[in-house]
Amino acid sequence: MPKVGMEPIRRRQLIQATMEAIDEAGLADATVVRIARLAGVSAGIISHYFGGKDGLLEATMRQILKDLGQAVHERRKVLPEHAPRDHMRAIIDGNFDRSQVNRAVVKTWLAFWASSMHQRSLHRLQHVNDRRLYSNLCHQFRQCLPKQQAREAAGGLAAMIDGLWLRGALAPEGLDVDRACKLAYDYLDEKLAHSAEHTALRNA
Amino acid sequence: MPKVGMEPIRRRQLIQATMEAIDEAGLADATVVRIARLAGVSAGIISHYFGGKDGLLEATMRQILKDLGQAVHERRKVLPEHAPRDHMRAIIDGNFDRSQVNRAVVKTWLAFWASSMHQRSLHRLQHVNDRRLYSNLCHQFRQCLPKQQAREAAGGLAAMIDGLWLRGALAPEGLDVDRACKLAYDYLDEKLAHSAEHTALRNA
DNA sequence: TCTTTTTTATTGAACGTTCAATCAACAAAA
DNA sequence: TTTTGTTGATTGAACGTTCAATAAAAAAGA
Repeated sequence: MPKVGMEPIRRRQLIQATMEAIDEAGLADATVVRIARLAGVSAGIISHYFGGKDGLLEATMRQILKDLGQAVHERRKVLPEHAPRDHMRAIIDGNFDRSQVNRAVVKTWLAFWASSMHQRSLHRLQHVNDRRLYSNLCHQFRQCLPKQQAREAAGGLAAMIDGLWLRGALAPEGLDVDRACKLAYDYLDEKLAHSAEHTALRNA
Repeated sequence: MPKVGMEPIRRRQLIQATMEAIDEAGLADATVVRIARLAGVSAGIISHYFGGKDGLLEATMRQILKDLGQAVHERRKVLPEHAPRDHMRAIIDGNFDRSQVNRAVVKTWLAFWASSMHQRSLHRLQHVNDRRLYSNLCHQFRQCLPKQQAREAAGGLAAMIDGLWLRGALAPEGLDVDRACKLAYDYLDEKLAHSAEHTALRNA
């Protein structure tokens, strides 16, 4: 059924199939044949559209990061500019949306975390994402707390988010999003409670 | 140089070499030849002592878990029985000692986390460890807080510990142990501060 | 409208590489 | 001489990549 304009369709299919394959069998056993079968195409097509398996894996990680960024952005763009608490709650919510907190995405994240330790291209992507989470939080906390305290709070909340997410990924019963959000909100409010003498920008 | 009683020596060498290989090249490229070379022995010896590569990997994870358990135990055994804050600080310290927070151990942990998603034997080991951290924290918080609050606090502190550790593992500059401990201590103290009306067992 | 040609999309068998596991052969110690 | 420990070449399975072959769609020509 060859038609023109298949490239974006195939790319989406293959990226989706990559996550499914990693969910099914893990990154180590996500072979090109397996991924292609899940996408309903031939193995050769992967090299055609992504230049090889590595290209597909990198594109998959990019997609996940893009989805995460969008999930956060969607929630933040409706907020007023000066509302640090709301913005940080939006960041928390966005991280636990993660464009569906489904098993496949969660497992793929974890696999890429491990891989990024030994693949420069993946590490860059992953590091940019880490820094962005921290910087965004830091900037928001900075509106309520002095610099040093803001840095600490941002580091703590970033760790809390990733930790909740990691433990959710590893738990057989999966991630309890409501519980995770609640724990992160609580940490956030604890930190903001100490901003009494600083500025009083907390809303609702 | 064949001598009797080589088994425990070789096992230690090979487990150590496995972590070094994972540090150097990642789990995917930690081949038996590479591991054997690092240990200064032949590849065949792995099957001889561990029944195969999988056996060696499982033994390596067991070793890491054992070291972690010991690091915590060492710090707790000198404490009085009823001192929840001290015990939890000991648990935090133990988790960030992790028998040397060296790069090799950190990378191996992360690799096993990812693998445990698809290998039943590794998942069991990993799950037992996660539950133990949570249960220990829960038991300690229970001495200062009502059941539901204790569960939440334990879940939050466990996530904080793992999150700090994960972000430390991924950061190019490595894990800043003092900073991590401080953030975990702060979280602990925040949670204990709410135990005013409950029991007053906080020490120093 | 009906060919013919060109372009785009795809397949899957073949190839070369890499890996873990095996095992016959060997060496030092008992 | 027997036992224990070790080697490393060999084996077969599995992998990613390549590419000649093919088929459908689009474009060009009649």
